Amino acid sequence: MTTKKPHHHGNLRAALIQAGLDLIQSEGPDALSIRKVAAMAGVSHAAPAHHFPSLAHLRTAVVAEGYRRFTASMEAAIAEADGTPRDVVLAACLGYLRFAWAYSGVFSLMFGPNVHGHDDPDLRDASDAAYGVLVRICAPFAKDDAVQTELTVWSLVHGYASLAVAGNRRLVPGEAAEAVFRGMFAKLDLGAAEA
Amino acid sequence: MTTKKPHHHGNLRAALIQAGLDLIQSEGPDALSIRKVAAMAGVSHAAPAHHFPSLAHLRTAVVAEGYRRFTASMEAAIAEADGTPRDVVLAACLGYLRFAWAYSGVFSLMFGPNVHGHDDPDLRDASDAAYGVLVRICAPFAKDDAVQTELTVWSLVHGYASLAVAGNRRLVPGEAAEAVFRGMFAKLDLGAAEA
DNA sequence: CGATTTGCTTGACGCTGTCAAGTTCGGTGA
DNA sequence: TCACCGAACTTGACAGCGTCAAGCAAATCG
Repeated sequence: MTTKKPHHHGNLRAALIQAGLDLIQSEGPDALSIRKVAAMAGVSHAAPAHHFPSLAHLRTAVVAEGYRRFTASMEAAIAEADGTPRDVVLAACLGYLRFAWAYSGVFSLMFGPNVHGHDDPDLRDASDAAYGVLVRICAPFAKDDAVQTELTVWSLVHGYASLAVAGNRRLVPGEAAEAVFRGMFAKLDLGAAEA
Repeated sequence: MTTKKPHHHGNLRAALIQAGLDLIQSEGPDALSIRKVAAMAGVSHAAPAHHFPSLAHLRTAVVAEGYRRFTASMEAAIAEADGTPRDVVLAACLGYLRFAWAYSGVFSLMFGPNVHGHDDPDLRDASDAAYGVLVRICAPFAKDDAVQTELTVWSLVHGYASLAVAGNRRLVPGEAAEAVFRGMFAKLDLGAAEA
C-alpha cells in the first residue's frame, strides 16, 4: 500500500542526522553507523554516501547539530535568569549540565577524541557559537585575563558534566546533581563584576 | 632464522595490553582492535580471545592499566610536593594533567562512555585507587562535606584536562597550560586546612 | 611414556565502511 | 511535448572487523 515512494527522499540529509542522534542516544556513540541510519531513514545502505562521503563526515554533522542544541540549551537557561552577572553564569552552567544529561551520547562525541573541527566550517561555526556564549557571560568578570576566567568556569562545569555522563559511580545526573553543582560554583572566586 | 617460536608466548596477556596502549596512543581510542593487537604481538587473530573474551574485555583491561599509571602519575607528583595541604592538592592536579597529556588516548577511553566499571573487579580496584588519592589529599579540607570538596577539585582538573585532550583550539597541552591551571586553581576556595 | 589440559591456529560467519556501476526520478532546454 | 542530463538512490562487491567452532601442538601430570 506504500505509494511507491518517490525516488527522492525529500530531505534525506536531515533525516540521517536525526536518525544518528536517536541512534547515539539509544545505543551509545559507538553504535553510530552509516548502514543503521540508512535503514532508519528507509534508504539503502549506500544512500548516505551521497550526503556524507564517510562515517567521519556523518559524525561531524551530528556533532555540529549537537552543538547547536547545546548552545540553545544554555541560551534558554540564561533567558530564565534575570539576576546578577554571576547568576547568569550559573544559569548557563545549569543549561550546560541539562544538555549533557539529556543528550549524553552526543555530548560524549562532541568532546570526544574523534572530532576534527577545523576541517568542517559548519562544525566550526556551531562550536564557535557555543564558546561565544561562554565568552559573553564571562565578560563582566574579565578584568585582566578573560581567557582565564572563561577556562575556569568552562573546566569546572565541563568536568562535572563529563564525570557524571561517564557514569561515575559517585555522581549521578539529576536534580540533586544540579544542587551539588551550585555548591561547587559557590567556591569559585570570579572577582567583582564590572559594568 | 626465527627460532621456531615456542607455542606459548610467555606472557601474551600483558603483551596485548601493552600493544593496546601503544595502538591507542598512536592511532586513537577507536583504533583499538583485537586483530591489530594480535598482529602486534605476533600471534594469530583469534589468539587474544583466550585472554579476553571480547573487545570490551580487552578495552577494560587496557583502561585498568591506564588507571594504574594514572594513579602512579598523581602519586609521583605528590611525592615531589612538600608544602601545605593545598600545595599537595595542586601537585596531584598537575600529575593528573601530565598523565592526561602523556596518555591522551587511554585517558579519553578511561573517562569515555564505554567503560563498565562494576563488571570488572580489576578495573574497579584500579579506579578506586585513583579516587582514593583524591579523597586522601582533600581530607584536610573536608570540614562538612567531603564529597563536595573532592568533586569540586576533580571537576576542575578533569574538565581542564578533557578540554585540552579533546583538542580544543584555545587550549593546548604543555608547560604553559600547567601555569594556566595554577591560576585557575588559585580561584578555588577550599577553606582552611585542618590538622 | 601416554593422556589431558592449555595456548594458539585456521576457517568461517555476519556485520561494517567504502567503492563501482547501474537505475530511476526531476527538471531543463529544444 | 519530448529528449536529455544530472542528481538521488540502488545493487553488488570487497576488505577488515569481532566472534564462534574445530583442530593442532606444546606443556604438564599420572
